[in-house]
Amino acid sequence: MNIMADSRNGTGQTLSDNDAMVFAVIRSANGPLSAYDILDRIKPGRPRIAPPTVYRALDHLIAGGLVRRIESLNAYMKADDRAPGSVVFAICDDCGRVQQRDAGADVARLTKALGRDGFRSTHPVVEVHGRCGDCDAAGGKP
Amino acid sequence: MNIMADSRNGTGQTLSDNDAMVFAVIRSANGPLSAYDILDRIKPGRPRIAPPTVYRALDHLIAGGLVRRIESLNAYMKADDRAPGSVVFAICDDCGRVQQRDAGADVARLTKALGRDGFRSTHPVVEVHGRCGDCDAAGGKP
DNA sequence: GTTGGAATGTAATATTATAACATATCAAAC
DNA sequence: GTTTGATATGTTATAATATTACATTCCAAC
Repeated sequence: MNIMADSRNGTGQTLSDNDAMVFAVIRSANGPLSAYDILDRIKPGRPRIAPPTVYRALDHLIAGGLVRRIESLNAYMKADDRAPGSVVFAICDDCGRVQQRDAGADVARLTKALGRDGFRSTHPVVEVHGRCGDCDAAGGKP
Repeated sequence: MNIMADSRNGTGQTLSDNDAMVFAVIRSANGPLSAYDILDRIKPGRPRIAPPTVYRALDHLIAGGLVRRIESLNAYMKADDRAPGSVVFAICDDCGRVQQRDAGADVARLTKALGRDGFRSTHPVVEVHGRCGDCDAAGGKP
């Protein structure tokens, strides 16, 4: 990792060139992006970039808590600072918008219940599909 | 759909040949299967079967409530009769075993909270990764 | 028996993700 | 300052998952 390549991002972490580049793309998006969406947005300035570079950066960013993966969309988005722990994604299947909400209390209940069966939870996935208020009011794709 | 091809499955539903075949494979498995796992198990007796056939059958079976998709595994398993509504999957990342538990109360809380933001929930995805009691006791892959 | 709609067959391709191995970079030990 | 070892990155190829598009078949309704 080149010293000159390191980049501050405002979260107290230092990122490599690649990681910072992927994070910049995700941060500037207004919704979830697939790994190949990210790839396509980087390619103009860096035509030889390949999938493993993006996936490695995503791994780093997810491990660092800057980015979250949405399993049911195979997509990635910036972690919402207001939901630093367990999160629930509210996914609008009409417009594609995704909101993040803290799910700490609900997840705690779930993991506690599973713990009674001897199950040790490590990573909860809570994603709710539906229709956001705006789309519901507009009645698009009814 | 050939009348002779219809098949009872004990759930009060009538399935086409294809759907029954896919369901039989899933029912006889002791864990989640990918669509291509299913394909591979059907192929010996039906070498020309292709992915769309399996995916169509999965769509039907999921719509009928007989099978569930596990988003974070890209895999499918028989719906547990004891969790007919909203379900939480407890996924052991060591041994791959998946258990289903009713998540009705927790999901109700979630959707109610999201509803206060105007979001109308249609399909909740609740999947918890971790380590099952057996693996935890055995300490494999610690 | 004709017609119209749903299901299925089939080939091709799109999308998402990883394997495998080479190369580069840098810090720490010597 | 060079060796070493660990981490990161580059590169090619391929694996794994899923869908599109269109042809064909099948059956029910008329």
